[in-house]
Amino acid sequence: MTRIDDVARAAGVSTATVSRALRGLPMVSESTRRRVLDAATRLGYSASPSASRLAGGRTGGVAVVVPRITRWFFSTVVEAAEESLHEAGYDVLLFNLGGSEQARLKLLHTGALRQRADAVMLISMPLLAEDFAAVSQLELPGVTVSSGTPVPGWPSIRIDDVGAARKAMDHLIGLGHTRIARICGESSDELAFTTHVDRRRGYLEALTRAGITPDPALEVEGSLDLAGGAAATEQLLARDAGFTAIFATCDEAAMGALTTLRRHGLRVPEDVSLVGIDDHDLAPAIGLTTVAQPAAEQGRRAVQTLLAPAAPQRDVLLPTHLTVRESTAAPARTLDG
Amino acid sequence: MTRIDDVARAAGVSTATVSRALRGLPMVSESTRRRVLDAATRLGYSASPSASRLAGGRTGGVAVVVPRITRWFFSTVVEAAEESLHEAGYDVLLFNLGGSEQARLKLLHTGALRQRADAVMLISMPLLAEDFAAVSQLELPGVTVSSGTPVPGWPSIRIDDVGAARKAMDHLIGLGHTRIARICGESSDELAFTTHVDRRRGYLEALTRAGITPDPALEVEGSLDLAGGAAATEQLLARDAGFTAIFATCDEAAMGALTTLRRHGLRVPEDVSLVGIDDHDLAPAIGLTTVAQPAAEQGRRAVQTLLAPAAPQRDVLLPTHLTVRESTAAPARTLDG
DNA sequence: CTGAAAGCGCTTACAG
DNA sequence: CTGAAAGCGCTTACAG
Repeated sequence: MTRIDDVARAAGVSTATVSRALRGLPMVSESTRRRVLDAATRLGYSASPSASRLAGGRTGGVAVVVPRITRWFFSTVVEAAEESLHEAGYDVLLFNLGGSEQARLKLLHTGALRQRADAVMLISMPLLAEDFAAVSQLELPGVTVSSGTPVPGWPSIRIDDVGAARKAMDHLIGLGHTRIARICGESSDELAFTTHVDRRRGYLEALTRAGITPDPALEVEGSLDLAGGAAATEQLLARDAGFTAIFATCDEAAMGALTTLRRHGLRVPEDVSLVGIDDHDLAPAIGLTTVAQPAAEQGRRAVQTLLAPAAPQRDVLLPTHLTVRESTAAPARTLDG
Repeated sequence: MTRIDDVARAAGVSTATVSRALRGLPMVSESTRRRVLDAATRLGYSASPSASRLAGGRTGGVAVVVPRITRWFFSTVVEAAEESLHEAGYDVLLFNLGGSEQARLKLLHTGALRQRADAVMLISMPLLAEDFAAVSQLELPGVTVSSGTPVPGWPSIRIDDVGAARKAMDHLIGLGHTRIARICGESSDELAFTTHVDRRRGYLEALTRAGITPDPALEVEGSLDLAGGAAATEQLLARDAGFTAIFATCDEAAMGALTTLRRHGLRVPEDVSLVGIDDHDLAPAIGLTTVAQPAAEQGRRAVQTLLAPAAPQRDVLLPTHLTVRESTAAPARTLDG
């Protein structure tokens, strides 16, 4: 390992000057800087992160926290954020909570994070009342993505969830559907994760505006993934409430619904229309109509906001748009359960 | 921030003893250890990673390198590896190469990695001849997952790709297919990434064993993802070579094929049978027949092997199995192009 | 614009 | 089993 002293000696300057020159600080003459850069390159020098961190107080890392990296939205946000962060010279520390309450507590309620990251990016993290205190004690800059419970003082990047849900619903209503089920999203959850609450609100608002009375029998809660969508649809069918369309809170839930419908011999869209939110990579493969949200863009904007020197925009809402494919059609016959 | 001195003072011992006690080293009496632990807990102390790293020489991090975190296999491996690594007390440094040659070079051919990680996990990383030298100069322990080009001295975790491809093919052949196309996998690639080469070999072997002469017109190269599968299938149809089944090198390519087939009004399996390799989360949603591989298990085993104190098994082959769903059936009519 | 020196907060021989 | 002291490799005031 070549150290800073080696470079200093080779360039004929002090270590302080090497440090300044390499980090591009002002107060170094161009000729000196060039000599230092040359020596560093020649010796293949790169500063020890541990030493820099200890001496400088910065860790050079950003913690990226997701519920489940295996889900489309999260992996897409992380991929975009990772690229931006590495470009800016940061290490990316990945934390995949995986639904483990223990992992969540350890991360949030421990000094661990503050000592390993310069900033935090919380993606779709529901926070409890006591978490807010812990998060501010981190004394770290942060940003939330797609989080309905923004942290005071942190900017947030997200979409208008009420509006996105309304777009999906208006499409179904426009096709003539009146018995529209809603699956997934734990809106009764004490975490009050507004993504779920907002999408449900959009669902209810669209119905009401169209003069359709919401029917609680058409709503089934469940987790926002394949299994959740499959199970919710199973329940829905068991209720025999009569529906011609399903509004799934996200595309993966819609795909889960598809699995269950397929198992019951129901065709989409002939028997049931199906719409989601996301525009998952695989949505085209299954012809899923959905409301597209810019996931990668949210990751990039989050990093940008985090690293912005000036006062960043505090609450960024990115646009969504309806993408019609083959999973929706006019109802063939209305099953009034 | 409470530091080690604070704990030492509170416990009435030296910092050396605090250090030993907290890290569970021997040579500390039980009573002393207890006192130190108490003090540390009371003060909410946790050691500064930067300082530990600088003094101890360990970084406490493991670099996890993937081509694209948005693809099923990679996110699934990473999720499992992340859990195991955090359990073992390591930080997870994520590197998503995203096909950027620049990112790849920077990572492999720079001292950067050695100074930030104690070990490296390379997932499906094709390596060039010059990369091997760079990787060994890292002087870091490592492991490869699903990599056909194992690094000398590093253990590798993977599946038998030849065998997996044969299982898929034998299923199609057993159904009566003789005109079976193969899509995706750049086997001519100079990287000689054996995953592709091996799966192709399985394809050819299965044909030959069944007495079917391979037809080059039925093979289309392409990237192992949705877009690649869609484009390859488009090409395949344009060739008009006559086929009744498609063997896709991975499930995402199969899903891409599905998109194209759908666009051309072809039904699966009535017009074309389709089989992949992976058992992607969404395979059930689209009824895809596939050869399942244990992705999460590969992530866990990789970490286990990396952290194993004793001599680890050098080359671990995990089992695969055919999972029949609705995308395959006997050919209705053979289109002999 | 540049350098000498202290200090960041730990761990690790070395003694005892 | 425990402690005093050096050292890990940088960065940062402080001087000049």
